[in-house]
Amino acid sequence: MNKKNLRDIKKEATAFAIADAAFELVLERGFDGFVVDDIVQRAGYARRTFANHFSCKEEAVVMSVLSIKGKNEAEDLITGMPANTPPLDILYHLMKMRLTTELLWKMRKLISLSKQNPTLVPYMLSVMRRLQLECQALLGGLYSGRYPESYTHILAGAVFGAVVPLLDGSLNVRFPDQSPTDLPDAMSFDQFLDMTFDYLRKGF
Amino acid sequence: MNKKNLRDIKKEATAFAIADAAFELVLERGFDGFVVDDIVQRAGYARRTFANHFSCKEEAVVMSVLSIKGKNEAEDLITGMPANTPPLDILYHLMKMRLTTELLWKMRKLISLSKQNPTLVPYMLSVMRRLQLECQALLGGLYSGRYPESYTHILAGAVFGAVVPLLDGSLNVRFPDQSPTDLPDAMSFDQFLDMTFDYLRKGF
DNA sequence: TAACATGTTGCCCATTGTGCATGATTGCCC
DNA sequence: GGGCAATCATGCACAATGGGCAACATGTTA
Repeated sequence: MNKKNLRDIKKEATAFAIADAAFELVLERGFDGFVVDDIVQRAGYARRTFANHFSCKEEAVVMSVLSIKGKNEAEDLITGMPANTPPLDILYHLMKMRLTTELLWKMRKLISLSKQNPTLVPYMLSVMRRLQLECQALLGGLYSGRYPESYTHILAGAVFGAVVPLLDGSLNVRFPDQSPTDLPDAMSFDQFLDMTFDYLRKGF
Repeated sequence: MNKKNLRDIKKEATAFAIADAAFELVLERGFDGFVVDDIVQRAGYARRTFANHFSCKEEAVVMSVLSIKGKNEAEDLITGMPANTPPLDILYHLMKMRLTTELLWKMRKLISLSKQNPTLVPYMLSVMRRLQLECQALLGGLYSGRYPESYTHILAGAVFGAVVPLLDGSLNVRFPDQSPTDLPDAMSFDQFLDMTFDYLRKGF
C-alpha cells in the first residue's frame, strides 16, 4: 500500500527494532531504569540513529505497540465485506481486528507505567491517534465519494475518542489477557466495545 | 472547587506565566528560535523552576491555551440549566462556552506550528484531553448516579475525539477568528460543531 | 554500471533533565 | 499569634539528550 521500497522496509525495521528494545527495557527496569544508550545497544544501532527515528525515550517505548502486525489482516477483512456495509460496522470489525490481544496487553502495561511516569501520556495519545489515522485511511479509501470526508473523520474520531478513557484506567474494564476472576465486577473489553458502538449507532 | 489554597494559586500562576511567555516566543521566533532560558528569562523565573512545571519546551508552549479563563463561566452555565437537560446538550453548550474565540485562535496557531514541528502534536493531543477531563468532571458531578460513569466518559470521549481531526487540518473548517472570504468553501467552526453533535445525537 | 538518493554512523557541543541542598512562603494546628 | 510541617522557587553540578555536519554504506534509478 504505502510501503514498498526495500529502503523504506529497512527503515521501518530499524525503527521497530529500537522501539521493541525500548519496550523490553521498560518492562525489565521501569521507565527510569535505562537510558537511550541502553536501548540502542540492545537493538544494535547507534545513538545517533535513535534520534533519526524518535524524538525522545517516551516515543520509542510507546511506538512498539504499532510493531504488531494486524494491519494486513485488517485490509483483507475490509475488502472482503459487502460494498454496502455501513461505515460504523466496518469500523467495528476494524477495531476488533486491529486491537489484538497482544496490542491491548502492551497498552495495559503502558497504562500502568503511565501512572508513575505521566510524561508517557501524550505519546500514548499519539499512538491511539496513529491507529485512528490508519483506520481513517482504510475507511476513506473504501468509501471515497459515497460519504463526505468529514463524516468518516468524525466517526473515526468519535470511536477512538470513546476508547481513550481506558488510558487513564478510570473505567473498570477487563482486558482480554486478564482473568475474569481477577476483576469480578469489571466488564470485558469486548463488552465495552459493544456498548460503545451501541451508543454511537443509536445516538446519545 | 479544586483550587483554593493561596499556594496552589501561586503555583498555577507561575506555570501560566511561563507558558504564556513560551507562547509569545513561539509566535515571535518560531519553535526553533528560542530555548528554555529565553522563556524563563522573559517570565522572570529560574530554569530550574521551568522543570518543576513542564517536562519540555513543547509542553510549556501548548499549555498556554489552558490559561484562558472560560472555566468559571462554564460552571455557572451548567448550574443554571434545568436538571433534566440531557448530557449531550449540556456538553454542547459546554463546548461552545469553553472553546472561546481566543482559545481556538491559539489552537489554530499551534496547529500551523505543528506542521513544521511534529513534536508538538502529542502535546496538542494532551491539551485536548485536559479539556475533555474538565468537561467530564463537570458532567460527572452534575449527573452523579443518574447515568453510569462509563456513559459520560464515552460521550465526552466521542465529542472530543470528533473534534480532534481539526488538529491535523485535514478538515476544511474556518475558525471564528478567520474571515469568511478567506476560506470561501470552508464550513464555519459552529457549523462543524452542530454537524458533529447532530451525528452524535442521531447516531451514525 | 554509473550517478543519485537516502539511511546509518561518529564527532562534537549546546541544551536539557534532575537529584540534592537551601532559603522563602504558605498551611495548619495549638 | 506562634511554631511546626509542607512545599515552592532557586542554585549548583553533572549526566543525558538533540541535532548539525560530514563521511560512509546501501538501495534506487536511468
